[in-house]
Amino acid sequence: MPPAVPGHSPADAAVSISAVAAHAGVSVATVSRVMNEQAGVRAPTRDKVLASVAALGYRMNHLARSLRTAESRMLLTMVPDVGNPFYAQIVRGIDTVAREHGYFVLLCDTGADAGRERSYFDLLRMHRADGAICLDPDTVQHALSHESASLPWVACCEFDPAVAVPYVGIDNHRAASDAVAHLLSRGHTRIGLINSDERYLYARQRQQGYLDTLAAAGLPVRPQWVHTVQSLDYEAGTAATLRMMAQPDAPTAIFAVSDTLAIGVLSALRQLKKRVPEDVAVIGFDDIAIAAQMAPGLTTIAQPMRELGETAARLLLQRLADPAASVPGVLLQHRLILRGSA
Amino acid sequence: MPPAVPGHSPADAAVSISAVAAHAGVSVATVSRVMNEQAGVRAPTRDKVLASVAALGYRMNHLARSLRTAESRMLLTMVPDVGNPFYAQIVRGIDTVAREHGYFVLLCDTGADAGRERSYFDLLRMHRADGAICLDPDTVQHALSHESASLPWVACCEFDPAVAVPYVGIDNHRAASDAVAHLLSRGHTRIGLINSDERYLYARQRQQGYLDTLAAAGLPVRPQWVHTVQSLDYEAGTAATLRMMAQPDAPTAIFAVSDTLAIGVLSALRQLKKRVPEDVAVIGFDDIAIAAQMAPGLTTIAQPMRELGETAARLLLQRLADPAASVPGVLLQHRLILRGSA
DNA sequence: CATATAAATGTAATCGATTACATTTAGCGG
DNA sequence: CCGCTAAATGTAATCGATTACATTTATATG
Repeated sequence: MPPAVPGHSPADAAVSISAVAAHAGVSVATVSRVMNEQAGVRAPTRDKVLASVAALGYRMNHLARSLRTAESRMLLTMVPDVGNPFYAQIVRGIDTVAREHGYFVLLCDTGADAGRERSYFDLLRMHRADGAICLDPDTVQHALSHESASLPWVACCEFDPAVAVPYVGIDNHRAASDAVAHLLSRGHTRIGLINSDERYLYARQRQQGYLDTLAAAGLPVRPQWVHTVQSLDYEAGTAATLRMMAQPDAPTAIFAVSDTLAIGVLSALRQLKKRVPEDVAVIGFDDIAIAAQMAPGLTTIAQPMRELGETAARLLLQRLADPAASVPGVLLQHRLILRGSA
Repeated sequence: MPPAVPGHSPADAAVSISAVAAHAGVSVATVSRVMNEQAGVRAPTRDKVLASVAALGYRMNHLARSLRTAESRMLLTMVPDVGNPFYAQIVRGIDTVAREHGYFVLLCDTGADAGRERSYFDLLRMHRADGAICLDPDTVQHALSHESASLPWVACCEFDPAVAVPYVGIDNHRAASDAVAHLLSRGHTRIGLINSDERYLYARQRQQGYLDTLAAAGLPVRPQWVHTVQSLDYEAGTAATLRMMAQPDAPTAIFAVSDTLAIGVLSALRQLKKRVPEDVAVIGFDDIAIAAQMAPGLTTIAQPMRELGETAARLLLQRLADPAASVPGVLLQHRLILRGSA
């Protein structure tokens, strides 16, 4: 192992704007103007400054700038679980748009915990971020909405219509309805639902879609067909399925509100030696990349993940540009993806 | 949709330390002392200040503090791909330790691109982050090492031993060797390798482990058994397998350097109607959560992902606390996880 | 070439905190 | 109640940028 402790390179001696000004023989104002590409600096002067910047390896201290301009060029993104591929894709979308507009993304994993979320919201108040995108359960958002009403943030996927905040999401009720309708069209009449935590708006909306569609078809809903889990782990899906299938009058089709749960369902069914889709059909939600890799391929409702993130970022940027503008809510299209599992 | 544009709550009128001082009838210094919980403020004074803080809804502006103290309490984490569950777990580990020490994590997706990585390193120079953890290919690190030698950062998983930077990782050579040895012990003699991008240290080390172990067993290595892919997508694994199996003298076992690739391998084998592990055994690397959900379960080399992240964060914190301290390199243990695929 | 005018550059206040140092106040013994 | 020391509090410089306003310099015009 090389012991080397390299000598400090010139780059790290924090060079300030005044050092550059001195080196170039101009005032700090001129350097600032050059750095911000403002008009009104003669070419020779500009060149002198740029030469000094290069010579000294000057990097602007954004803290100082932010303090003065009161903007940090950071966008806070609060996610219940960074490990979930669904959120990861959305974050990608956010990141793309943010970078395009010269913003950095501060990604925070809240674990859907209101306390942590509150502490992150403080980043906004402290001007360490200019705006925020919140993907946490609408119930958590609601709890924080009073104290955060005037802060620049937008909701993504989850939103409380009662909170006047711009949002982007999908029509969960219809999406769930589409999923159930597909199962119905394949002749299933006993359809199970594996739903996540009811703190989530999507969970409630999808459940309603499921219920309404079944009712519209004149089909009864057995309470033992509806199982709620507390996490989106594969294991949670497996456990719920095992419980559901152990009961009499077990369903012949299962709709899971997340692909991760649906994958757990597949595992459980395999354990139970049930064939998919012959014995039990399975349909998931999200269309994360792994869904296509399962055997059989997972039939699912695709959400436009990247686009959800991109839209959220754009909404936020819009709001930052014009805080007084009206608050739009946008719903994106979902799509039923047919694969082998249903 | 309620039209409400809520009246600005008192909370958002940026209250400064001087406003608090005025309200409490003390000086800014005293307020600062109270905020920082320094000794030497009498209880009645402290209470007065705290009352004013509460009354005005004061939140410290960390930009100003950072400017003065030259620390931002942010840790930059650069990952080639946030969407990869392997990295997601590591990030979790980093986040845990960072939060424990009052730091926030600024997570950046570099796409393993040196240009982007450079622009993120600028965050360090601009004091927007106090330190960085880099998970990018060692080749990228190497390219940046000169200009960043004196910056406070540590390497995680990937590291260039020639760069004097603290690092944490595993013994990739031995891990690969263990994987191949296991295949050997099952009687396989024709073993394929699906390796990722050679920009990655782990790719080169695991390949060497593979080669050395085969050589030690006196087995020949056919070039057509070694395939390199440019991404860690499932699809990349599938494509490589299809190519590999189409050739004469196809392997009876495949070692993929990432679980995501291995899952792609499984898909390909299914397409080819090969049974796993009877016709072709498969072994992956990382032990991401989905590995256990496959059918058959994916045999793999487990990396202590959380621990890698936690260690990296601790190393960085250590370095920040004592910049002059020696630079340790730590290797964590891997583990062979036996499941159905091999 | 003088002068009006526009363009370039400089000066200094400012953002909101921290902190060295100065000053005031409290506590205590005599 | 005085004076001394120690503790509490205040004053003002500072971090590194931006920017309104002042000043200097260049260009154009008669």
